[in-house]
Amino acid sequence: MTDAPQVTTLACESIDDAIDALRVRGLRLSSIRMRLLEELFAVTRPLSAEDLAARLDLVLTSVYRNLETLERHGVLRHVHLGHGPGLYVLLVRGELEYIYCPGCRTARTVRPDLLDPVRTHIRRRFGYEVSFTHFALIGRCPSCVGDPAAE
Amino acid sequence: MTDAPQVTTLACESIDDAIDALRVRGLRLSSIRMRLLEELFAVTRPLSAEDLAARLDLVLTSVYRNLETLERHGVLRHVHLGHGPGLYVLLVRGELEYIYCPGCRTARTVRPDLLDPVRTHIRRRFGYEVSFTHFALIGRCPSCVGDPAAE
DNA sequence: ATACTTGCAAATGATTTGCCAGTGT
DNA sequence: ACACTGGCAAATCATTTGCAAGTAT
Repeated sequence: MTDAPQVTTLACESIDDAIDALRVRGLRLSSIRMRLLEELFAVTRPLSAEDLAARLDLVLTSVYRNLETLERHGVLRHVHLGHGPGLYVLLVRGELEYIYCPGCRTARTVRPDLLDPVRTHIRRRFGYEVSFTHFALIGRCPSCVGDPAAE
Repeated sequence: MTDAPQVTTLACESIDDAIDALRVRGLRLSSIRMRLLEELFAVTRPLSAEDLAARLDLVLTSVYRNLETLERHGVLRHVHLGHGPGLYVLLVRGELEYIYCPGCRTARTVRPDLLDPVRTHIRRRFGYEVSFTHFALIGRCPSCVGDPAAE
């Protein structure tokens, strides 16, 4: 595990892109790695390490280690929606941002450009460059607004 | 521990308000409870359960249990700034929202009204009523924008 | 007295680490 | 061969829970 500098996004469009990316960086194409990538390309929603371990019948430790490697090498990233484990997504679909409703405990994705006005406002006002890719926006969804249950 | 309905904010302005609030709800004014309140009123920034246990030389379990009780009864709440433990704040100063910079790992507070335009935009666009009181806004602060270190 | 509280140990959930055996290149 | 990987046990961090003993009212 060379402490390689974390380079810019790979934005692999397909498994093959991802595989190439790994090869180029001298990472091995182990079977676990491949299966994780296949699963992540097959399933469009973010999955926890535990989800992945269960679906693929893998040892949790190895899943974490591989996810960490893939993340460090810019193939994927993880998001936090409220409490609970981190959820992993391929970077190729990763520019999406999330809004999570603690009422019904579900998240929806948002095209980043739709949040640009928000980002601009906050940048102008506070100088911060915010994003909702790592931590979701948190708020009650239309059908949960006005009910007393809380996160 | 009666499973009392969680009532609206108590917005206690002082320790005495908080104590009254507890008394009214039939909660005991145990010494741990008092000391936690004193500390939280004395320190203006959010503290973790561990911080509080260390500062007051209390058993961590009891701190958690009391914080949970006080939270359930609307005296305080907790915030999450990035990874790491939850941080507890009195509700009286709690309407503040937070922006956390993963670069320098520090947070700043924001008066909620300054974020109203953001909330309005998101409500209009997506129908969600968001807030940054439970999960902070995450973004690079002015001095960390454009450096490669990440969360 | 009685019910709420505490302390202590132990459990949980999420994730990481050490270490040695195994495997991709 | 050699370095990167995998499995397994154990550690870590944040938080919760069970239970018997202690205390506020």
